[in-house]
Amino acid sequence: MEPATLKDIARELNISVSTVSRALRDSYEINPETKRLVMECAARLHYRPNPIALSLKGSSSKAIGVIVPQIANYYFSQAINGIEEVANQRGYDVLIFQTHEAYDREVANLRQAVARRVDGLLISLSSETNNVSHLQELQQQGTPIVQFDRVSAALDTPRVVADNFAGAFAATEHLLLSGRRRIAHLTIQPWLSITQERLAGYRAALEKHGVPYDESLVRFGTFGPDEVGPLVDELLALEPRPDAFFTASDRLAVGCLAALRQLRIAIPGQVSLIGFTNLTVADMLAPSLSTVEQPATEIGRVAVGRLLDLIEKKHRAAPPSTVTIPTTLVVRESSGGVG
Amino acid sequence: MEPATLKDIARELNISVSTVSRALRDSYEINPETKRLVMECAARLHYRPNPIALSLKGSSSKAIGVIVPQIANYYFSQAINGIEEVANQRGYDVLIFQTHEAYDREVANLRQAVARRVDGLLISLSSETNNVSHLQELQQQGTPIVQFDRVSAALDTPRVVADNFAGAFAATEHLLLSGRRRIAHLTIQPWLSITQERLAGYRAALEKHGVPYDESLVRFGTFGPDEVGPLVDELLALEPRPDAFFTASDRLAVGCLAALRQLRIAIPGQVSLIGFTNLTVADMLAPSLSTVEQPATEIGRVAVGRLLDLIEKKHRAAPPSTVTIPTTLVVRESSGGVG
DNA sequence: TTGTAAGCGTTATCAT
DNA sequence: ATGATAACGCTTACAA
Repeated sequence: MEPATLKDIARELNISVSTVSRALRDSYEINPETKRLVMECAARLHYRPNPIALSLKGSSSKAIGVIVPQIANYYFSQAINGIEEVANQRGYDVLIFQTHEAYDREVANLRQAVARRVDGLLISLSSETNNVSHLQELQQQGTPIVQFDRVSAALDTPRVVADNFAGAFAATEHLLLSGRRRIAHLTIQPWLSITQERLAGYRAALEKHGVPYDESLVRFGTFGPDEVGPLVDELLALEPRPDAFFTASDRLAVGCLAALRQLRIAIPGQVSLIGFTNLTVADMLAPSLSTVEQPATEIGRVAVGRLLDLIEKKHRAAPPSTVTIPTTLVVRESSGGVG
Repeated sequence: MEPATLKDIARELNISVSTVSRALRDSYEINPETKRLVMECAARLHYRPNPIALSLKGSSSKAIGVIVPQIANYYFSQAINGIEEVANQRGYDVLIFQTHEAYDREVANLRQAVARRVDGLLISLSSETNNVSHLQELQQQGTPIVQFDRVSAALDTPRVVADNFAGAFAATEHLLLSGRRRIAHLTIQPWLSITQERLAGYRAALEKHGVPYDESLVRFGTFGPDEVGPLVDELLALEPRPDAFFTASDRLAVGCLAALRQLRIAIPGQVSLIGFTNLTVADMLAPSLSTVEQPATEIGRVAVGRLLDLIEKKHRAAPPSTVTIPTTLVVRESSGGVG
């Protein structure tokens, strides 16, 4: 049951390959009867155009590339889930590449994607990337690109991101409204777009409520599993001591919660904790952790939708715009236990 | 910076394309000087063979297909991580497909993979799949296949799996040795290989310690987020009541833990809990959850290694064998808190 | 309305 | 030792 080719159909019907080819797409200037015959035969033989031949020919590969820092990460695996769903629905295959947060791998991945003749590229930048010339070059060659999550202003493409500002604002304001005043913010690399937006939301909420910004409460970094504990200890040693933590990732939330547990500090009795985390993760940590839920799957769906529109030239004139997907603040304080 | 082709090199050096082609692979019967020139030029132009042309030609696509039930799942995303790592290292690209646990999608994914002319296939069966004729057919066409995690005995391929029996045995024995006697086992679909192996390990441990097998303590199913709670309640209503839970997945462990928390049942004070879970997940749930850690990344690495060996005919004569990767029992009872 | 032929990048088979 | 040519499956001028 080898896949049937145009040639097979042609042989079967005693007509030429090109006639078959045209019968399958053009409709004008081809005998309706021939067309019917071809269609019928194609169906009977389960004909599917060979995407590889198509790619070689140069028209379209019906494949898109997706470059993410890590697959084994709730956020990205959910995003890929959304991407895959929509892409397959629209007849595209998905090639996935991981940068492992390394610029060199990002460049190598890009080469792979180009070699595979992807019709378009979806990318969330590695944390090491501060130069996007490799992407600009690809773009100038005419490959549509859409950025999501970790985006660069230096690269002029559509962007699909979570509403990090609003999410951080809501989280911070919630903490302020429940009486917290010393809100520590544990976050990731300061040059990332998402970091900056979250920090801005945090500061805006503080400002609105007349609480001065204290930079000693804000810590940036790539913290390993064993580094969060000491960091939390350090922050708790400050005078006056923080009465809440607002963390920027799953890992930071988990580390922070573990450290607080170890110190037997009750949440939310003595200290509050809100993280930018996935709801699944938050569920696991419930009831101690409130969360700013990031709609990763939806971001994936929207991003790939825009990319495919671009590929199919549906919005040729539309300028690169940024789509912001709302985040949701999910508050859980059902228990006073340490968790 | 369009990718250079053989033709570009040929033009540059004023020689024929076929000479260039041979210079790049054969070594015999070609002028060393020409060869040097070609090599040098290829390097200078950053020549990379076009995998698409290669695929069309029919030799090899340098791509493998990976079919898994879900990407957004700690276990599979880790496995993919390992797969990607090794595959890329050995010069292969990875095409990922999700079945969403549906047989029809599995068949469709297979077609996609075939259309893309993958050199080989790595698959973890969907829970709906009980007929593997689609895979047998592909295999008979000469495509190497390796199964991992959820495998079928009806499909004669190498298999790479976690040592589910030993893991379940160790977990159950640990519970028995700490005095538990009524160990409930919450698990997934009964026809899956992994389910059966775990159940066998559970039963073997009971038998070794002279505890009769009570089938009312074992529950199979695809439990939704809201179904685990009632199930735990139901089990706890049994007489005599279970004094431990042994669960077969992340989700079951989380659901079970949540239910126990809600009932304010201390772990491990009154009830013990061990799950077949990912260590990352277990960390989040610490200190309440002990875990049988599944080496997902390693399984991925080993599985893809075997597949690539098969593709590259390294072990043509070696019979399809099953590789079992050890699991690790990680016991955590650091606290008596409900968690 | 349909057929012929070239071309996408590569390799294998024949020449030379 | 090297070059021309066909072939992989498909599209698309260009002929007929």
